[in-house]
Amino acid sequence: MYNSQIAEMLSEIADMLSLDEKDRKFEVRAYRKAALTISGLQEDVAEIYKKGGIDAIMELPGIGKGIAASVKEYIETGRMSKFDDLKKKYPLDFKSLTSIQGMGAKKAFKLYKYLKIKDVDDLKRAVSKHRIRDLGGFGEKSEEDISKGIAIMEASMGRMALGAALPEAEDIVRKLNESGLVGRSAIAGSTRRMKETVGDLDILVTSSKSEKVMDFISKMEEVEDVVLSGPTKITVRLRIGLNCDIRVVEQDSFGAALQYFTGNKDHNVKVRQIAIRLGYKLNEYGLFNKNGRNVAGKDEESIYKKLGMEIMDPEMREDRGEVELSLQHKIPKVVQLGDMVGDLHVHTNHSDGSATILEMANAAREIGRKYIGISDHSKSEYVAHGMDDKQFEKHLSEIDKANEKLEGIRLLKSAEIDILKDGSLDLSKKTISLMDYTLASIHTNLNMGREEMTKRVILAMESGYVSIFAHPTDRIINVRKPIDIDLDKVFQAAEDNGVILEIDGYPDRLDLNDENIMRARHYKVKFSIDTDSHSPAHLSLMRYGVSTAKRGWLTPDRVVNTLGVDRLVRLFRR
DNA sequence: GCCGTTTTCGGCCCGACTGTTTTCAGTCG
Repeated sequence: MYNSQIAEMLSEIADMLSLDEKDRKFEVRAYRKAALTISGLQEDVAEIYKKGGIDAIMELPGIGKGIAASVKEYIETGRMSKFDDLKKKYPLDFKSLTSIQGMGAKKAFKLYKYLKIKDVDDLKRAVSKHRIRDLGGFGEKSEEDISKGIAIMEASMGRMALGAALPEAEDIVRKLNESGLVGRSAIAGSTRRMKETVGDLDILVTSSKSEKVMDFISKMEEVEDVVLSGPTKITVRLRIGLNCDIRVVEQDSFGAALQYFTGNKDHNVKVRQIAIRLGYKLNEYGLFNKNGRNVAGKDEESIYKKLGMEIMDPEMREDRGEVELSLQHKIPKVVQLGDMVGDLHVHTNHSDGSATILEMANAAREIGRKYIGISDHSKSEYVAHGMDDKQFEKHLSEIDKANEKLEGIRLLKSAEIDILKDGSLDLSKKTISLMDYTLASIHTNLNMGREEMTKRVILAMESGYVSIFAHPTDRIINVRKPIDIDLDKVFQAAEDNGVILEIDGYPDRLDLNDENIMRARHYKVKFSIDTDSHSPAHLSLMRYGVSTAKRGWLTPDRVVNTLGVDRLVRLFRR
């Protein structure tokens, strides 16, 4: 995979160009945008080049003749002359130096020019010898900030899983609300877009007592340190290892601020360009006409409306074509949490869950589910107390008994069956035929080669005994990489064999993820959004799965567990 | 360097905060 290397080189070129005596800020911006495009690609850029040549590279947004030639050169020769030439003039490690909070290319270069600092190790030495404070433009505080920045960089684990970040953000918002100091409040940023990992938290509030709000925040127990604090904005370092930006805005600007700070950046740039074209100026305070009057700003909807656009859920604001569709009022009506009728992936204490069948059923009914599928593990999952055929028979009859006792919710009989190394299933066909449907998934031999793994899964799908392929890539966010598998072939096999693809909504998994859903959408396949619950509390994690589906633009007609139980069972029989 | 619903030339999103400065450059989102 060339993408990350090439993206890093392009962004270093941008850093180096920004040091030029001549003002080259637009060139710099072009390189940054190109770097972003490449790093965000799903497919290897070398693969794109192999298939479509340099023209295919130039098709990518923000990449034209010049940068495409550099990319081509790197793929073919392993060198990039533009990069090498600049590096001769600026032989320092911009990548690591600029990843220090508050350090950009210009400061890094100044440190190199006067103190010969080339990398983070040099910088550490200079800090400990207090050589930085005497440099023009720097001072004692700058030296301290750099020292702090290095410590934070070394401690930081990068982006945090949404499942850890969102509850923290909600906690902070709740405390702000309870403080009585704020009017409206909202989470913004990538957390609001429900991106699977977030780099920091963004929170917006309205208040007439902004100073008191800042004071309140700086004293919260979640806060480790105040990074910066002004009249309308405070950035704090949270104990959980994330930065959190909190902004105080006027009532009349709340919607504009929410739109602005929800992003993503590319989405915003496009929306603002539309505003300009229509003679407006859009910023975080409102939508302003030629006379400087704020014509929309109280809520997001009025801003999009004034721009002739249809509003879309925050999850869709990633500049993946939604801006263009929005102008045509053709935003797909994506699935909502309220559409979800049942949950088809639920464990009990018959394998590795913590609660009984009845406890899970009652908890599910309480949050409005009309049915859940009990899907405990098969025998190969020793550690998860998986059951063999005989144990399953007994287990299934207990589900029947539970059904008789229950009102207002129906239990479906299922299992999460291991797909074994050779593609066979971990339960007999006889046992499987006693169930309403099955989930099949991979839990062992994760390091198989791509071809073998693809074959393994397709073989299972072709058995005719798999209803749902569960957590298809088996990745765990920030812990385990996805298995190496040809998803296009798998999606095709799912279409051919009527296998449903799962969107496992458990926040550590989110699998399929948004991008893979986007890809799978183009096949004639259905999806199931599940929680993979192992305790009653997990049942409410459905929102993570639904938001992931929204990010993949999925409409409810593609999601089987938006159906009522009778129609669903009929679908499984087919 | 990229790009095209006024443009193949002339634009390119916009504002907050900080430290080190005497009015602003650098960084960030």
